[in-house]
Amino acid sequence: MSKTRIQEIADAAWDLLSEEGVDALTMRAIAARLEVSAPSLYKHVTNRDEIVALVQARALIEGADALRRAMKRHPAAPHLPAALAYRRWAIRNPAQYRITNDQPLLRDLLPEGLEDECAVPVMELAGWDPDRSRVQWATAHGLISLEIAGRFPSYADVDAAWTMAFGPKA
Amino acid sequence: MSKTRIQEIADAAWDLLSEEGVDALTMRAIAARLEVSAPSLYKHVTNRDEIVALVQARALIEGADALRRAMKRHPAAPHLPAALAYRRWAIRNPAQYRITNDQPLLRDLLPEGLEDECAVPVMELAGWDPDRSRVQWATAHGLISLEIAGRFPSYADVDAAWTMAFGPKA
DNA sequence: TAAAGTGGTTAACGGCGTTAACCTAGCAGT
DNA sequence: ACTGCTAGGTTAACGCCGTTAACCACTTTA
Repeated sequence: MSKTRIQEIADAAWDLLSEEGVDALTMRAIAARLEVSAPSLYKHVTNRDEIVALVQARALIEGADALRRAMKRHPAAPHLPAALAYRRWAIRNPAQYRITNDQPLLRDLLPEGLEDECAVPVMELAGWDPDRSRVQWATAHGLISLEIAGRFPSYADVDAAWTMAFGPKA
Repeated sequence: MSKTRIQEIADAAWDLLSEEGVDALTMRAIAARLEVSAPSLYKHVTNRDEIVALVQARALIEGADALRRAMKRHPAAPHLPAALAYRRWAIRNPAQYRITNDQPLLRDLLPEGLEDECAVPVMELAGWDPDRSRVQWATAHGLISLEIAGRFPSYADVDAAWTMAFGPKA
C-alpha cells in the first residue's frame, strides 16, 4: 500500500521544517517539494492549518514515544533519562517543537484523544499527581523553549540544569 | 519634552499587541494607528524587526520590574509572590510575552546589557546559583507558555502548580 | 458511451514587508 | 531674502504569502 497524497504532504512539510525552519513552511514550498503547484494542495487539504495540525500530531507522538522508550529502558530511575530523551528529541526537531508547543494546538484538527494520550507518560512519571506532572512538564518545556530560543548564554551548563531539575535528588 | 516619533511607533506597536494579538502587528496596522502610511515608518525605523526589538526591550523591563517590586514587597519569602507577579504580568500581556520569549531575542537591536540586567532578579531569587536560576526561570516560563498556549485543561488548577513549584516547601 | 469524480493547471486577489521616486514645509547659510 | 538641505510625509510598485476561481485531462463508474 503506497503512501497517500496527504501523507506525502505531511512528510514534505516535516522535512521542510527540518531543513529550513519554521518560516519556510509555506504552501508554495511544500508544493514545490512535491513538484506540484501550490493550489493543487487544496485538493487534499482544506488549508494550511490542516498541514500544521498533521505536523503537530506527529510531533506529539514522537515526543511521547521518546519519553516512553526512555522509561522502558530505565525502569528503576526513569526521570532524568526520560527528561533528557525528550530534550534530545526537541533539540533535534526544533522547528517541529516550536510549531507544536509555542503556539496553540489546532485541537479541532488533531486526532481525537491524541493530546490526552501523549500526556500519559508525563503523568506516569509524576506519579499521577496532576500538579506535579504539570510542573515537571513546564520545567522541561521551559528549558527546551529557552534553549531553542538561544536564551541561555553559551557558557551555560544546560545539562547541569536538567540534572538539577530531574536528577536523583530533585 | 514631547514623545519622539520612534517612541510613538513603539507605543502603537505595544497597544496593537495588547488589543489584537501577535498576528496584528503589521507595519500597515502600526502606521494606521499613527494615521500615516506604512512606508513612512521607514523614516524612523530600518525595518519591522527594530519595532519588535522595542517591544521586546519594554517587555523584558516590565517583567523584571514586576519581579523586583514583588521581591521588595515580600522580602522574607519572596519566591512565590515574585513568581506569581511575573505570571500575572505575562498573562496580562500574552502577545508581548510571546513575542519576547517564544522566539529568539533580537539581541543586536536591544540596548546593550539589558538582557543581563533583567536576569539579575531571577539570579538573586535563586541565591545566585546559576543552575538553580535557570531551572526556576524555565519552570516559570514553561508554566506561562503552556498557560498562554491553552495547553492546560480548563479544570486544571494552575495556581496549585505554581504553589508546588515556588511555594514554601518547594 | 456518457457522466462523474480525481487531481492537476494558470490567473488572480488581497495582504504582507519593503523599496523607489517624489513632494513639501521648515530651517541654515551666505 | 534667496538658496539649498533635510525631515518626514506621499503613492506606486515588487515579490512573497494563503487562497479562490476557472478550467482541463484522465480514470472510474453507471
